[in-house]
Amino acid sequence: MNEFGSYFRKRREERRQSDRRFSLRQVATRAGIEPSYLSKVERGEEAPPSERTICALAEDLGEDPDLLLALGGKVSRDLQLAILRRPQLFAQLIRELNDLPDHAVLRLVREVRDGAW
Amino acid sequence: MNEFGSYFRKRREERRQSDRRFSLRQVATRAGIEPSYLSKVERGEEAPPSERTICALAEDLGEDPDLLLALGGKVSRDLQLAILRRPQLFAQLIRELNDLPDHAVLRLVREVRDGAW
DNA sequence: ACAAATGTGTAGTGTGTACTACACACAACA
DNA sequence: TGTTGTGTGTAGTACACACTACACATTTGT
Repeated sequence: MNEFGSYFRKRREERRQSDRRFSLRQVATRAGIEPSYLSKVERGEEAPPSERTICALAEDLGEDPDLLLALGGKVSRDLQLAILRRPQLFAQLIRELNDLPDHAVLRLVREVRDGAW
Repeated sequence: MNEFGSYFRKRREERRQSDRRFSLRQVATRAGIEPSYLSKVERGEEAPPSERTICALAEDLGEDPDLLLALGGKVSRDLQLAILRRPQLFAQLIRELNDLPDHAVLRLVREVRDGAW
């Protein structure tokens, strides 16, 4: 039920194939946490870390923070702040997009990005 | 710096003009919290309550939960879950919409609602 | 063979969140 | 005038979050 740990471990060990610096201990140290803690997190014995720590881990591994945060069940604070600025507007939009299939949302994202607005 | 309390108090006292049942005590009791706690929340001496309690208060007062949650600095869990299902897509969309003015976002919301997708 | 590095087990900690319980003084109301 | 209701002050609590500290056995590198 906690995908964060297993996903992160898998990714870390992949990178480790080609670079010894991606041992659990070294990654933990660079991210500023205790190795024993990361060990428990990777095995799902502990819940996913804080946003701050997840981002540090993501950067070290070269992973997408948004994806890793999502696996940890968290929405990054900056996205939350964007929503909080216009709560009703975003609430309505997100709830409606939730019923649409991926390709529709993707198309929408592209159109917004391409400045059709 | 905490708008939740003052806004809620204002709203509650407005409703109280025409209905004595909207005293602090009665609202608190119906929402399932202690009056002294609501008193502190309204005066900003305590941080805004949990999502659960905010929603109970919103329903009692007939306020929009999303707005009240936003004033409390929170994004409702169901919105978060919608985002977590497609984290990268939503992250990109929200960040881009954040730079656009209200009317542009509003227009987008309307088009999605009207099923142009 | 020996030192260095690795992953993990146990135990404990500080901080924040979200409240409760109870007492008090004051006001309205009947 | 007494009871009922009102807002507020003080004190305290249960629980979860996000870790740390350190020891240990095992594995790896030279």
